[in-house]
Amino acid sequence: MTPLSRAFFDRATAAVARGLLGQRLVRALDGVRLAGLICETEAYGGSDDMASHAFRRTPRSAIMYGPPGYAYVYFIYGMHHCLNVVTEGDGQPGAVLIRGIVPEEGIEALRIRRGGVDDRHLANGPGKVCQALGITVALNGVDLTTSAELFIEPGAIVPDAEVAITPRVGVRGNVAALDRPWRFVWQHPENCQTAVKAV
DNA sequence: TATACGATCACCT
DNA sequence: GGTGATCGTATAC
Repeated sequence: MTPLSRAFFDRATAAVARGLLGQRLVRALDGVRLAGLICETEAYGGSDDMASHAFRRTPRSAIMYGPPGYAYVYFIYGMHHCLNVVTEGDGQPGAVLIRGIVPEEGIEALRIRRGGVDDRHLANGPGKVCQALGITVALNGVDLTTSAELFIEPGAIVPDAEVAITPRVGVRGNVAALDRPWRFVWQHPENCQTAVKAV
């Protein structure tokens, strides 16, 4: 199936984060197709968003200032990778963190890569998604609209009634600007996220 | 050059 | 529900 176009990502970051719910994240690894429906995302902005890596422009966050549709992969806590998708036009920083997927294809491979954990925990966290799909900083900067290794296909249509919107995870402090409701969770029956706090 | 800490996870109780 | 693992990056000196 044709991957999502660059125009899909060339929109307000929060709109892209909402729109990514239900889309299919595909990873071709060692000739095997690994895929799942995106069920949790978070939007990150630019200089007005203290929680974002792009709050200040640095060599690492420079990619968030570039054109949309590219992968931004970073390493954190000394042991985890996180996958982001760059949004908004060139010069306008923004990215969406992929926090969870519902496995669809290549589940056997996912189980092996995840070390035999319970299926509920295959990819229900940003670090787990990357481990399950074999995503590392080697994929940083990949063009998701043209790559054969990592891309996003049209998936399910997710109605608003099935979407929970909450403040973002892992953001410290009580600054009002950080409480923006930029976390989107698909309340899918097979979405094994930890309990979602009431909006 | 040094140091503090983070968009996390797994395991222990 | 609490806490240790573990290192790249940013920021200060």
